[in-house]
Parts: sequence; structure tokens; C-alpha cells
Amino acid sequence: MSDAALLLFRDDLRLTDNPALTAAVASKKPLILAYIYEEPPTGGRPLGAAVNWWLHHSLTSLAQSIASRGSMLHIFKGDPAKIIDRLIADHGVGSIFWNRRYHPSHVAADTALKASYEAKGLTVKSFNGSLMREPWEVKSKIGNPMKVFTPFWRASQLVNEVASPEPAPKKLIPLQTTKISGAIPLKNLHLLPTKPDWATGIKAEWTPGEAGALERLNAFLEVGFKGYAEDRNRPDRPSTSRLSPHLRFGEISIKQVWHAADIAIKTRKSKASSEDLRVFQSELGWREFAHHLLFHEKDLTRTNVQRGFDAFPWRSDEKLFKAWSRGMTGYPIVDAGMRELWQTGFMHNRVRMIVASFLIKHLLIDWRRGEDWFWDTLVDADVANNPASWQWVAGSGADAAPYYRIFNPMLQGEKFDPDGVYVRRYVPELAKLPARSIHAPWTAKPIELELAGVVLGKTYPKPIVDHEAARARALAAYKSLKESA
DNA sequence: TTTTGAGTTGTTCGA
DNA sequence: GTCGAACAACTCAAA
Repeated sequence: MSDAALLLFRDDLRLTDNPALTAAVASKKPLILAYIYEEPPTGGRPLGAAVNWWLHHSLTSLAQSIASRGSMLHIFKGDPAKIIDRLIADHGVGSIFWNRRYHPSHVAADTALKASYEAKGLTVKSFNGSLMREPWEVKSKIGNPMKVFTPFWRASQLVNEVASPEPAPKKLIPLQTTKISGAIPLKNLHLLPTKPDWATGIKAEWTPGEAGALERLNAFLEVGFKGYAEDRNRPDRPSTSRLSPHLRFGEISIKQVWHAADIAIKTRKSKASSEDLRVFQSELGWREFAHHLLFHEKDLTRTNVQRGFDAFPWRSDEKLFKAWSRGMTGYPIVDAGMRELWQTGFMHNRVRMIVASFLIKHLLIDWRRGEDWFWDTLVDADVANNPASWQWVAGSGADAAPYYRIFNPMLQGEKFDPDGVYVRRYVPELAKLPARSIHAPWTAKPIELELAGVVLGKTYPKPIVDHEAARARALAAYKSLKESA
């Protein structure tokens, strides 16, 4: 009776280097391969719209790879405990396999699931499918979780070598049955937008799924990797890996990425320098660090790591928030970033810092509003990186940033998009301005504006706040916070 | 226990 | 145009 194994896919939508899957296959039982779309979501936060779009396509791709190995992916929606209970009752499931998650509410839910099924006599096995090291493995000398990136990363590398990825199973043995109880067609999850279909720009940009992830990795190793240490800050160049959504869904494992970068240099496939490698790998380290914080903090997503920030004098202004979110602030680099996000579901890392700093410091709007917006619009939005990065910019995060670090949007634009290539791409109404004034159109000569077809306040907004005044106001707000502490 | 050195990502001012 | 200093003070990690 108890001779089927249940494999739960979560944020690990791949067959290669998937330890839970490898173990399930090794158990030699017929497998039920399942994806449960949780309803209500554990932790209470529904997935964002862009992530839902990606998920649909990623599951489609996974289902195809599984089919090509002789089995089937079964989709479910609802409460995992109820769904699993039914699979046990109807199909004789005797063992369950999954890869771990690290949000405290996920940890709690999975721990409870494991305890309850073990109590019923089932075998339940969990694995590390998404991190180089488990968050509890990296500790300071006296055993505390690290709170600063550099020591964290140093300690992390002392834990062990990053293990080599495991190959995908060649064949998957399905449970012989006509119907799996409770399974539904993917389309019944209703993950795709209907009217309007806002996903066309996203679709043009991305290939969700394991094959697409590998393709992206190889493209990066060929094109962006060499010079990465410098050029990763340049949104006008194809120098970043753009692997974040693929990693978000686990279409590729962190170990695959880590080793591929290493090997590309060793085999001379890439002419990237050791500095490029070091910087790229430390970016992977930031992903680890965000998960480390997620695991050890009670509520990284909503609560300031530095509790002193609870008293921050945030302002709420829906008009300003809307201008920011739609890319209508009048600051070209900010607007380009927000429109890149809206159109493609993604934003260059450097530009993320600029737009986040603008919302938080120039507009004094709560970082959580920005985090929510990113959560809904980014295809790579995840529970660790998104809040950790917003808190980092706000200065409320783990390693506190100096309060006077306020990005100047003109300067950042000139520095990292010197010819305005990036701005021209996403803010086409400014495309004809000369590079000299593209990051500050209000400084252009009247004749330049006229030739470029720009009428400030009409074809493109005037700045919604004055940079100097906003900077002074932010400094005062941060100062007041410090004094009230 | 106390001390010490260090900390992703910046800007502005003045020489 | 370029460069170094000032912008403060605090927390963390390790010696």
C-alpha cells in the first residue's frame, strides 16, 4: 500500500541539481510529482502579478521536461496539508520529499507538516536546494548569526566548498493510475493576466524555465562576465547576469551558477578576470546573506531590522507615490528604471538603488510601499532579496548605511549611463536630447528642448521635487530620528 | 571584559 | 577637471 513517494516542487522548478528530486528518485518508489499553489498562502502574502506570470510559464516548462522523462507534473491549489492527506489516503503515499524554504512562516509550516506526517509513520525528508550554505551553518566565533555582509561572507566560505551540482534524473517512474486525486489543470490557477494583457513586454524579454535559465547563464558567461567587476553598474550595457528570476524560481541552482562561473575561467571559455569572478560570486553571496537575514529575523519583510527606524517620520502622498511608480518623477534615470520595471518585469541593480533611494529619501515615503510595488511588478521578487535590499537602502537594514548617503539622480545618471542610452530606451520622449542634458532636461537650452520635441510639464514632467531641497529635508529627517532615539 | 578596526554600492565642497 | 576630506556616530566581530 505505502509505496508511492511524493515530491513537492516549490521554488526549485528544475530537474538538474535538485536534491529532493534526486533523493525521491533514489528511493525507487513510483513518484507523484506535485506543485501546490498555496491558498491561502503560508505567511499570508499572495504572490505578485509578475511572479504569477513567470510561475505559469515555468511550470509549463517543467511539466514538459517531466513528460519527456516519462512522467507528469500534477498541479494543486489549496491547503497543502489537506491535499497531502488526500494523496496519502487515495494513492498510498508513504514518503514525502521537498527542498527547504527560509521565511520564518514557511519554516514553521514545513516543520509542522514534517512532524505531523512522521507521527503518522511516513518518511519525510527535506533538503537544501537553494542555498550554498544553510543559514544556521554560518556563525560568528561565539555562535551568533552574522549581521554584517563582509564577515558573513568570509565565515560562509569557511563552512565548506560549494558542492558540485548533481545531474538530472534520466527517467522518472510515475505512479500507475488514471487520475491523481485533487490535481487540476495549470490554467485553472489563473496566473496569467487577461484584460488587459500587460505581459507582452515581459514575454519579449524572458524565457522562463530550466532551459531558458541555462541559456541565460551561458549568454552571461560569454558576454557580460568579462568586465563584470566594473560594468555591472552600467544599465546601458549587457553586463549583468539577469539570472535573478531564474534563481528566484530555482530554475537553475546557485551551485550550478557558482561552478559555471569558475569553470568558464578555468577552461578559458571566458576571459573574465579573477576580480570579475570574485565580484560576481560575492553578488551570489548577497543573495545568501539576504536569506540568512530572512531566516534569522522575525519579520524582515515588514519590520525594520534597526528598530530605531520605527520612529521614522515617513510621509504619505499618493500623488507622489503614483508619479514614482509610473515613472513620471521628472528625473530621467528614475523614470527610466520605473518604466523598465513596468515594461519588462525587471530593473537593473544599480537603477534599483537609485529609484529606491529616491522614493525613500527624496519623497520620504516608507520603504515598505516601494517593497510592495516591487513585489507586485518584479519577475524576480522574492521574500529575501526584495525586503533585504529595500531595508539596506533605507538604512534600516542589517549593516546601517550612513544617513548622508543620498543618491543624486543626475550624478548617478551621468556616471552610469553617460550617453543616456538607457534613458533613451525607456523614456523615448527624451530620446533626442543631447547627452549633456539628458539626465537633467530642465538644464537644456530652449533650442535643444525644441529640437528634441520636449516641452517640460507637457511631454515630460518637471521634477516633482527639487533635489537640493529634498536632500536637505531627508538629512533633517534622518537627523531627527537619531536624536529621538 | 574591553578594546579595536572595519563597515557594497555617496555627495559636496574646496583646494 | 580632479582629488581628498568631511559628512557622525554606531554596531558588529574578533582579538
